[in-house]
Amino acid sequence: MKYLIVDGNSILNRAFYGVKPLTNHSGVFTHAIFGFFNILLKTIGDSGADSVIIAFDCKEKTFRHKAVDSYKATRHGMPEELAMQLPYTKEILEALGYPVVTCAGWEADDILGTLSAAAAAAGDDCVLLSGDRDNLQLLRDHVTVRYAGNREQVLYDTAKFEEEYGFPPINLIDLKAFMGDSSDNIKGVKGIGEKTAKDLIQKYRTVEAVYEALEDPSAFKPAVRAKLEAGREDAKQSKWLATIVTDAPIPTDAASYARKPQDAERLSALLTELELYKLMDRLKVQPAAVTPKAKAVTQKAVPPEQVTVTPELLDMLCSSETPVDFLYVRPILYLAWEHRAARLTDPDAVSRFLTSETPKRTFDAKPVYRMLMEQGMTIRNLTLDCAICGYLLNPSAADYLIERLCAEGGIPYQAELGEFADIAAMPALSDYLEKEIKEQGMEQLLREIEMPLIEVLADMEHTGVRVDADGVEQFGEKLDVRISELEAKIYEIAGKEFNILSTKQLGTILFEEMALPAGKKTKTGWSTNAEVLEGLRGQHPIIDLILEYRQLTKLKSTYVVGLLKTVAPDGRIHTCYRQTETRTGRISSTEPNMQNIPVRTALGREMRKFFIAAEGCCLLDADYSQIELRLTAHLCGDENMRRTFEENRDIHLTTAAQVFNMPEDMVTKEMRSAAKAVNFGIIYGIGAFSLSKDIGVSVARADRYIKDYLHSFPRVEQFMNDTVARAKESGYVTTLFGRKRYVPELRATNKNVQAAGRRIAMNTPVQGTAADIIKLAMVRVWRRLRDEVPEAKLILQIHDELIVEAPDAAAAKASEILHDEMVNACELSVPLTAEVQKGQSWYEAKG
DNA sequence: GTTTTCACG
DNA sequence: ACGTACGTGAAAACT
Repeated sequence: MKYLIVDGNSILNRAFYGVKPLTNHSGVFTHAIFGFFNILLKTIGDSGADSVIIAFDCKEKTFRHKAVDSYKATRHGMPEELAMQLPYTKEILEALGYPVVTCAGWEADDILGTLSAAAAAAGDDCVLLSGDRDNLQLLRDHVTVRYAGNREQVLYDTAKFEEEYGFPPINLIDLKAFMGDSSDNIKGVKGIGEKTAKDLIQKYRTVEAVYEALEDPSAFKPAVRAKLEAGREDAKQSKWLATIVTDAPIPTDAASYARKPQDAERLSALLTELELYKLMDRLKVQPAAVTPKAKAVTQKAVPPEQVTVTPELLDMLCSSETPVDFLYVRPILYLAWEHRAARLTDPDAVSRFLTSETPKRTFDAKPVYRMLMEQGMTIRNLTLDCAICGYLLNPSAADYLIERLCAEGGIPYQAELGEFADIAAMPALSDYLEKEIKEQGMEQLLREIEMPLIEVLADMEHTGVRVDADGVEQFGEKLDVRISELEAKIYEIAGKEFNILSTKQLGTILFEEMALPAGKKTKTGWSTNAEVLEGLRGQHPIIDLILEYRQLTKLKSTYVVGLLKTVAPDGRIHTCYRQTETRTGRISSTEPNMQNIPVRTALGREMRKFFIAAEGCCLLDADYSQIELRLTAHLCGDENMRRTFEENRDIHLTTAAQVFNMPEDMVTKEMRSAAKAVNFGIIYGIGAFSLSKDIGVSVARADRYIKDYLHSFPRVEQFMNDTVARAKESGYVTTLFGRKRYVPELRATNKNVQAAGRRIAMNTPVQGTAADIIKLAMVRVWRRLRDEVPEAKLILQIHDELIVEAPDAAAAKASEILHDEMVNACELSVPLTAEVQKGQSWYEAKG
């Protein structure tokens, strides 16, 4: 028999502080539960235990609280956010069938002590899982401890413990008797800290032995002797408090802890309520069909009638005035209407339906647009995309699956319908999401921006961008030559060959063998990132070589090799734009990411010479100038800022003049660039530390800059404060167009997490509104090009930049459309400006 | 699968 | 005492 006995409270506690805060829709925090079960399930797998027992503290005070009235008096109760997760955790454990053990008057520790002692006595192996080092005192033959640290578990047996501490596990209580433990309110002996206490225990082992030795007048230094004498009673009492009991009044026979059968229904209901879908996956549990809190009128789970599509029925479906829901799972089209469902496989019937005037609703329309575009067609009258709705309702969700959206909306999802399960759920889901979007004031955002954008993105992906693959290839060969040179030089200096890209190996070479001053550390070792290496520049010639090596290998692997892999047979790259990915409303780009093509260094920028226009065409590149700062000015209503933009002056220069309180012609380059960094900081939710790092001044100095800035632009500060206050109150922030983002971080107890929440709250309205505006501009540009210059195509978006490929003859017209639609996308108190440039390549067009 | 690094706005 | 700016995606190393 092998037991795994878990200290439930300490593991839940670890999970609470170790996992990012997360709540379900009704505000119940769930991250500790999630983390708890991740740790538990992993450990069950790793440990190979055949019996699992989870112990928890009992709510009532322990006997020992009463015995010593100051005991744990200073330990503040657990935060509400954690406390609310405890009953759920126990309930899920019970539904899983695991024995949950509590004992009135005793703590989880004591249960671990009692059960492990009993198991060891019976010759059974026992693994204790805890996030509290106190339990290490329980180590003995047959008993091991998995100590759950912040990142990973450390396995202890008696040998490992003795190696680390220099004395046997049981004497841990003597150590604590002297040094105390503030988290447990064990006071220990005043004046004796970790070091002295360790020395004492390594030499004498026990409290009793130390006091016996005190009889010998020459045994201790006078200072230590005095402290020991004064603390005699404290030491005894502390030892008693630190001792985990091994005879708590609980059963110790195996039969009492047999696992019960799993209660699948209860488990499903609990996890659905908590919206812990990943955990459901891991436990292979189906989401419950109806959530108890669903406010939508719960519809009966009547499976739709599955019908065959006759020619007459197809005519009806193609001329319906009420919406028809569809899902396209290549090559099958599933349809649902009026409690009926059907499938279509004939390609002509499929395209006839999709191009008909019938109002249509679907889930993830972009691939359907792509499919139709290949045949020169498009979807007509698409009124709703459920994936987009789910995203607008909560852009922070991990995914948008029909099944999960149903669970959230109280829509019955009948997995037993097999391939028809999704389509059967669609009509109710579409109704629900449409209603929810209206209630949350996001209908315009959906109708005028996100829905039309789907087709725009599909078209951009479909068109793609032309790549000079031979050019990229040759560029790669040039890089290789230099990479080999660098490699040889680095090996020579280091005196051996190693993997330069391995941070671990590089760290050993630099900081151990070459004894360079190690800067920051990461969780796993020394940091060797560019910032650290920059700081080491000049200390050793190898540093420059490594930095160049890093830059070149990055270019080669990500941008040469990576990019070439994605060039389609038509010689173009068709990136995938993701519309439900970012929490701020931006779109992202993958396979390849076209939004991070190098530009900041001269060598990297060379890459852009290989993104070229088709024969007889040119590229038009338009980017918004300082859109985020302009929006900050608009959103906060600061008159100084507004006027700067109105007069189209240099914002960084005027900011510098304001902050440094001097005329603009006395502002130096350094001052302007400091002001620029402050401006960025304002957008991101500023911190003095990061600003100081960014511009290389002291933290105090950076702090001064920020204060001066906020003093010069009081409306900015007020806007930021108001935004955070409102976010705290309502739980979310919004953009100018009503896009929402929940900020649960603001309700966290952890200070750092809360600070991050404030920055998110400050940044999202700005970044998100910029995203709204460029999306709107894209829709407007795309429509006008389609209608007026159809040979010109929108092909790329890089957050504040749009690229059009146009025939030379149409360049002027396309350029004008691009510019005008971007600038006039919306009316603000500050003007929007955009610069359009033309070139044969992206490099030229962004010169 | 996670961590580190680094490319972009 | 700790960690330290917002938002992304990809590659390589490591576990």
